Amino acid sequence: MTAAGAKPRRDRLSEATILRLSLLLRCLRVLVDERLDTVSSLALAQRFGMNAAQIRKDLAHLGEFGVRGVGYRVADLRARLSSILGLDRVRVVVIVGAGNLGQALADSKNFNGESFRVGALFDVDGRKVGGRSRTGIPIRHAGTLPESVAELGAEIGVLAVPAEGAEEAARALAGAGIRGILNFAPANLGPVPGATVRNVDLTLSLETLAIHLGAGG
Amino acid sequence: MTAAGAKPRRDRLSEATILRLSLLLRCLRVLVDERLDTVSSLALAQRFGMNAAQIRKDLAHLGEFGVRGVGYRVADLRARLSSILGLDRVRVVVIVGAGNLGQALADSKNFNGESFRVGALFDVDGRKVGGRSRTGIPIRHAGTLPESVAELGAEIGVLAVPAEGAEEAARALAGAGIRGILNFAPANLGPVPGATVRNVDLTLSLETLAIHLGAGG
DNA sequence: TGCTGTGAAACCGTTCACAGCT
DNA sequence: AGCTGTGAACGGTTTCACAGCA
Repeated sequence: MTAAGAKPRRDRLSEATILRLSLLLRCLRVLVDERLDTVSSLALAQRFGMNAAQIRKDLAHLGEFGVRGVGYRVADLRARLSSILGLDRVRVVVIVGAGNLGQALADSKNFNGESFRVGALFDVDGRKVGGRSRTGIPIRHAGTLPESVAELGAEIGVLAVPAEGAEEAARALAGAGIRGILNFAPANLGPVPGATVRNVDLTLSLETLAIHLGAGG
Repeated sequence: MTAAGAKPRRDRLSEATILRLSLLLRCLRVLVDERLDTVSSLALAQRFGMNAAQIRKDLAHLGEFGVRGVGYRVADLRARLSSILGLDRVRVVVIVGAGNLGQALADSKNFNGESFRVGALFDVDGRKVGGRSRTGIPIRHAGTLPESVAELGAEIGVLAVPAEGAEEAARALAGAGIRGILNFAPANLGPVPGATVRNVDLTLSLETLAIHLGAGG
């Protein structure tokens, strides 16, 4: 099953394409909720502010999904896309850093939706360890990462620690078997062996936004 | 002074360039702290995992900053870049949504550093209004946005509300005079008249990260 | 007819390579 | 000699335009 039997490979997708496909999936969920049966690339584009040709090109990377002269079957496309992108099941997330941000993320709907569930928080502060977040996510000691990750079946790690501790925490996550890391610390962590790192740099986001506003008042 | 007298225009910068320049500024701050006097594009590139030619190209958009045969004067470049990018002063930020995430952001170092300061939180929940965050940021009623923004001199707004309320809150911010919005709600807000919107979509970040991991286990 | 899927064209950003200062 | 600033080459992504199928 792992061989080259199936046609479309999920690699080779550019970062931009992945982002748009993920966004497309969100739009499809809306349309499914509306009980819409079929939709054309043009209709999708107009409604959600996208580009019709680009939608078709993006989908073309993964196979053929549409019906010429008709469009796409909403429910079918949604299901197939979810499956191909690996978003049709729940992945367990662990969060390192049980500060305000870490706990807020742990309790947030964003991190506990259709595809994700927060399994535990981790910290080195003994006063926090053993406690729980507002919604009941347990806070464990960071030293227990290896066992906890295995026990929970966690696949994704979130870094919500100060910049100074980010590098070390990232390596701890990778060492515990985590292969995808979402980093909220404003630190340029070098490549982490064995893991993909995605940075969500709040300071940087604010700065680039400010730059757009211009130097004036 | 606002006319075309000066040479470099701060427009025309691509998103990618703005991001790298902002990152470069962060690196320069580190070097300033280290009392380093001059640095070459190559040295910068090697130390921080960038590309030397790209650093030069990025800077070229804004003018000439270096000394041939020598490199860049660290302190000078930092000061001039800060000034051109408009990051040499403190901007006041307001946060709409005083839930866990909003309060965590309000108290975070990321939002209260060299260039930014959180002026107030806003919510429609009467039980929260009148209170303060852990570090003392006051929570006001969302209805007071226009006066508050003017009073605080706020320039940037942060959306930390549920997806359903995002569109309305964005328009309220724009209506109150805010021209830059950082949106944390997982919603595709259409263009907001008068304001630039930058999305920090946590759900999307998680999903794209998961996609990278592959559909398998 | 209407819409998908797709080669070709246009566009943009990155990388290369070197001329020009110091 | 050394490093910046930059025109030119390169590669990738987006957009266009249409052939092909329901």
